[in-house]
Amino acid sequence: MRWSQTLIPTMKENPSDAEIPSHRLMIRAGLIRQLMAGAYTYLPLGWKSIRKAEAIIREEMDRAGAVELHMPALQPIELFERTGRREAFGNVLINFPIRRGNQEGQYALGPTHEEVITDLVSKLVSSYRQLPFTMYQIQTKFRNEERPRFGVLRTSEFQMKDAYSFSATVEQLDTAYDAMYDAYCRIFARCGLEYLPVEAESGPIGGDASHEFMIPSGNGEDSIFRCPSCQYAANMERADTGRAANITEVADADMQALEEVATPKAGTIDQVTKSMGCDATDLIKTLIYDVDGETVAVLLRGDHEANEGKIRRALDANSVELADNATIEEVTGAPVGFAGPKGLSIKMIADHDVPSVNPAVIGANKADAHFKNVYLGRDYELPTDAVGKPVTHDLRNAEPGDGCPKCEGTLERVHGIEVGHVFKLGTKYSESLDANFADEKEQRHPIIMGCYGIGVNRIIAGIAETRHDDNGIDWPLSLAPFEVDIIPLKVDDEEVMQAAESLYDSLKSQGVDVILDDRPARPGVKFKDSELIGFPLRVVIGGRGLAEGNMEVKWRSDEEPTMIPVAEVEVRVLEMLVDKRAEEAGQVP
RNA sequence: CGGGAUGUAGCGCAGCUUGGUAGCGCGCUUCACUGGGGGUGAAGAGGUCGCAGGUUCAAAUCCUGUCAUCCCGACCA
Repeated sequence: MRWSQTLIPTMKENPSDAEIPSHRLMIRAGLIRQLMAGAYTYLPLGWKSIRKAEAIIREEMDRAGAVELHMPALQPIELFERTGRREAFGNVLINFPIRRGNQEGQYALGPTHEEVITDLVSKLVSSYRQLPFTMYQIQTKFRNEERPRFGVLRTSEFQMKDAYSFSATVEQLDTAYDAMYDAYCRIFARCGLEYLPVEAESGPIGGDASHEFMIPSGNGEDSIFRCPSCQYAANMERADTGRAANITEVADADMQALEEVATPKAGTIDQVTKSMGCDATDLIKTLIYDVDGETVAVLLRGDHEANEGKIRRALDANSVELADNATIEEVTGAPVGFAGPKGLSIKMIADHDVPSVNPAVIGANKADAHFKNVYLGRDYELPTDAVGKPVTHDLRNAEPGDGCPKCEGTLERVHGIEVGHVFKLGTKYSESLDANFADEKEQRHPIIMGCYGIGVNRIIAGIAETRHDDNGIDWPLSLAPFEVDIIPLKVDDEEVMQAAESLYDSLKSQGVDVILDDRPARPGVKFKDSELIGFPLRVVIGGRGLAEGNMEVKWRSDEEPTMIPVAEVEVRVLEMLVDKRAEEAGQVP
């Protein structure tokens, strides 16, 4: 490509709306432009990189045995009603009526394609002999994000590779899952990303059923907990905090008298600690939940955050949500904010750390009052096991400093950008959409599914976010919009231009992805743009070099260029690219 | 949806407090010089100051409403 024939609107200054590096750099390098909140045009350079990422994804999907298909983005709303996801997605699902003749139907733009593909498979598969298989597609997905942000990291329209596996047995599912997991590792490695597979919410299958692929980055939206001493890494919803009750024993003789303290209008942890001059860690907070219709009190240390997924698992429940105010007032006899375990008659479960708050400050189940010097056993009870120890659960979000569940280490928190997710779905969709198969005994079963997604745009944004310096983006060769940037320093110098054209033609004919900066601009402008966009290999051709019979070749990461005799440049560039590709391939597991 | 901020030329910004001919830098056009790290000089083009209403002789500036974008939070199958 000749620079003069494409559109590369680079910018010297930072756009005022862009804050994080990936957003700033992608705009400044002329990769993207914004249309509106959460919607970006990919300009020629940005789209080239997207296409390169897609090509890598396709190669690895094919290699892992998945087959590509293409489904409509426009989908009948009825499918989402059958799986219950019209309600689950809520406002995120973009849907609208369309009139055709005198018929009006409601349609959705696919936020993902479980419904469509399961419906398809339900019509085409009837026997275990047709299973297993995995299919994938790459297409635009639509989600009405309540708050698009971080430039291209969170948009309402994005390229997604979504794959779905269909199996007759759990073993087949495990095989498909492992194949996708391995493919993802290869994909992200080939894309030059530092990635971290983390355990994620496991859903109905349980166990090791879901992993998110994260790019560790300070600007990532997700919190990841990982252990520096072992391989354990999990997202915040999933990370285990401990396995046993943490009990502070207090002898009866040392217990201080229970005391009721007036705490007017102090209904939050913050207000109570201020009002009573204590720490959040001295409090036990009592959250009233509606769990499958039953009202349950959940006890946590004051500074901890409830994790509804863990509560759901601990109680083996389907739905967990905070009770409404009326229920709370009825159960506790006090307005919201003054609940406490003393004298509470509903079912109670406590986090592992609750018995360590001894004595504790708790709500008095009475407006504007709390108790202090509250002791487990004396003032309130928890369920106990056979030997009388309190039974507690892991009910809260992990925090930095929590013990690693796998070893003796301590968890640390890092932020990450989620670029991929692999998930053992089980039979949720096959059951609701009647995708069944007959086994060898003519027994009908729902097909066991897995789903596997990659956010293609996030791969590109992840590169810009994590691989850049003061001058611009540092692309891996595999994704760079062009591999080689040829810079003739003076385009009206015939000798220079002829040498540049000749090298350009021969590299192009050898399959090198090369751009010729044929703009009549000053050298400084071309150098700056080259580094801002981040072309990996740069060849500079100037009168001075040519007079000595040389061209100058430099990797973006090199400090100094290498002078290479004109006659050898083509061969050397080809060699350098081969070596670099091999080097990058060496990172792939 | 709650909180905060910003809308003036393609981009970055000043002007607004105290109403009175719309400005600066970059970029763009033409010419000359220059020619290895975002050049110099000269001459130009380009803006109904987000939009609507109001106050006023007069509004970028004051008032009301509205829209858009960004940030924090809530939400995120």
